[in-house]
Amino acid sequence: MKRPTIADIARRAGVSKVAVSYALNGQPGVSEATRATIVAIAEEIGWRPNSAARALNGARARSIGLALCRPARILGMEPFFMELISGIQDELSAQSHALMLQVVRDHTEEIDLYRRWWGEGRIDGAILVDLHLSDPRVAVVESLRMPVVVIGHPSGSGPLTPVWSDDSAAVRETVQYLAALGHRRIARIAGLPKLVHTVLRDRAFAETCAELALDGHVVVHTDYTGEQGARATRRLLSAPDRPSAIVYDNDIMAVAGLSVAQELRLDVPGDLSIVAWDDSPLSQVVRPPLTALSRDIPAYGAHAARTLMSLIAGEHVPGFEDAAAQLTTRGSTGAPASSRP
Amino acid sequence: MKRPTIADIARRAGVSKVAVSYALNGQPGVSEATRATIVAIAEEIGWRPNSAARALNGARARSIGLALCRPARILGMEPFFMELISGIQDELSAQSHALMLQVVRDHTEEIDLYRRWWGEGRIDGAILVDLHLSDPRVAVVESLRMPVVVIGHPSGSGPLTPVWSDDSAAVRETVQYLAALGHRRIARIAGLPKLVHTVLRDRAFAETCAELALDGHVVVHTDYTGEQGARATRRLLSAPDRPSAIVYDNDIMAVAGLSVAQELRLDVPGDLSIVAWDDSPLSQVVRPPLTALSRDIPAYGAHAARTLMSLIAGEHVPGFEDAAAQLTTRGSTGAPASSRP
DNA sequence: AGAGATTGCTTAACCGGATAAGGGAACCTG
DNA sequence: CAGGTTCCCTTATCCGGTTAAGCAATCTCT
Repeated sequence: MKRPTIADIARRAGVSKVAVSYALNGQPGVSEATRATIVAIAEEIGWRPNSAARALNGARARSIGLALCRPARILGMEPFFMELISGIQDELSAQSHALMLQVVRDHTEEIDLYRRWWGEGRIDGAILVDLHLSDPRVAVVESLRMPVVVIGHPSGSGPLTPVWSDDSAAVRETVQYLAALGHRRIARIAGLPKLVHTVLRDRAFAETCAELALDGHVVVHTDYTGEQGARATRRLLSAPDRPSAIVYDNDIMAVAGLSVAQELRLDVPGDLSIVAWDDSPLSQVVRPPLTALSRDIPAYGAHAARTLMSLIAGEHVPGFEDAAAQLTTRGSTGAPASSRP
Repeated sequence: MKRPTIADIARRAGVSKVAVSYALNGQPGVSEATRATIVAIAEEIGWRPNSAARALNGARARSIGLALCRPARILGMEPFFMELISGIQDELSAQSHALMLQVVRDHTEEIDLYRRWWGEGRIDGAILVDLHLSDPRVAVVESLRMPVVVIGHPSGSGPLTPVWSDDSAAVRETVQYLAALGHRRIARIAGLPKLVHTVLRDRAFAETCAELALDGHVVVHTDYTGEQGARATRRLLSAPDRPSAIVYDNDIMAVAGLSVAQELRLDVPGDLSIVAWDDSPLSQVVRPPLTALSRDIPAYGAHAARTLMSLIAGEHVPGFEDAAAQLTTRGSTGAPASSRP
């Protein structure tokens, strides 16, 4: 009881394998009558093209690769990745491509993975995330001549095709908004300092604070966990010149920070305003709900996937700039108590 | 500049393709000297076996499938799935298998997907999650004769191999703990009522409440979002005979519930005790930190993957019962104020 | 030393499709 | 009615590996 092949269909239809191949692929070379017979038999016996056999004829693998390089517990807490994956797949499945996903420990392992996947013909291309400064992956995938889309700013993607959103603009908007509310001391609790987008956000933050002549612009780097977010918040709020607003690089740290503030009997937003990066349901269920930088992450993923499909199809694509994150104001931000009448 | 094949190696080594195949697969039939030469050449030119060609010879696809059937926003908020995936992959990559992941809209689409993946020889097996009552997927994958592991209780997995943990025991432990603290009115804010594990938890909840002769055991079903969790909590707490403890089916709803309680100026745990199902960093960053039912979810996934690998290898595996969730008590639970001296 | 076994390689065939080239019959054209 | 097209289907070959079977040369045993 093996799975049926075109040879089985050919036998039953009394024609050659080739006629079947033509018929099932909509190629000319068979009469409509024969084609109908063949298609009917194929459906009846439940034939599916063997993807391996197709791939062997130089066809594409019809799947793309994605490697995630963060520990399980952190990945779990980051709605970003699941939403991104979901968006990628919306686009992929529309073009009946599959996604090969792997969680890796480090870049060495990730690079090995790409070599293997590409070398074995398992994937037609890949999406790179979490770009680092002078990222070793860029040169390697470039040398593999594998179609790749980098989710991240062009400044770090080298010769690879980037899909990005303007984080600097979002940072600027946020700081300007807080300054307009009357905040003079704004801190930023950031993610991993090695990531390109962290650096870009840091820079935009420092620049905007300088432009507006704010009093200080402390930046603390963390690993994105609520724990480190809480610790950093505690330290900032215990200092003599504590900030009146903190911008967090993700929502889990923002929620942790909110808890710390409440623990210290600080009023949010009276004593402390809080802004979260990347809006998620989480931001809305806490009290007060968090002002957040919202993006349509599934759409972001879909754009990356679409760009990759174009690359795979051989088109030349310069890259794609997605919409910048929008500041969604909620209860966690307001004028600082000190500036009130 | 195509990728090198064993024919290229054969040419350079001055032997036949077959000798190369034997040499590279550790098969007998070539001298050690020849083998060394061939291996050296293979490494030099960076040869990788073409997975399609291998698969065509009846070999396995060396990948397994996983379909997730929840909207992007909910998936993103559920640390469960990312941790599960991460655990599955730890086991898979140890056996150099890949994971094909797809987010689907409904069971029909999921079933189509399995037919396609299996029919095309893309996967060697699959892991089924979120089992429903009288789930149509069970019969279909059974008829496909595809190796499948179901993550869920044996009562719903039919003839398929289950990997599960004893949710009933966890519910019982929780209710007994709350009753011991003095709670008489305990409510449960549950997930989707169609899911098998929801039904099992509901039943265990009702039974334990009855055994302990508690006053009421309200159960509200939701879609796992913080929104619905908040709304359900608000309704429960506004009722005349409001519960003194609520057990939530996930942590995002528990956090939402906590916020609602604080909004209503209720003291947690004095006026309301809160228990979350599935511990995540989130439970620990809010104030008070949430008492939660903790499981090692990556390990759960790894067990499922290992069981599936055994099935694929043709072994007969009865199933695997993982450890039940452990109650981790934190600040969100305590004796109800009414029962205090 | 001759029969038999072992070693080390070969050729041939196969997996399930795609594709190039070929060929017979019908049909059209001048 | 020869010659050219078109239609519809065939045979042959290929993709990159695996596997079975064959066959010299060498080794082993009596």
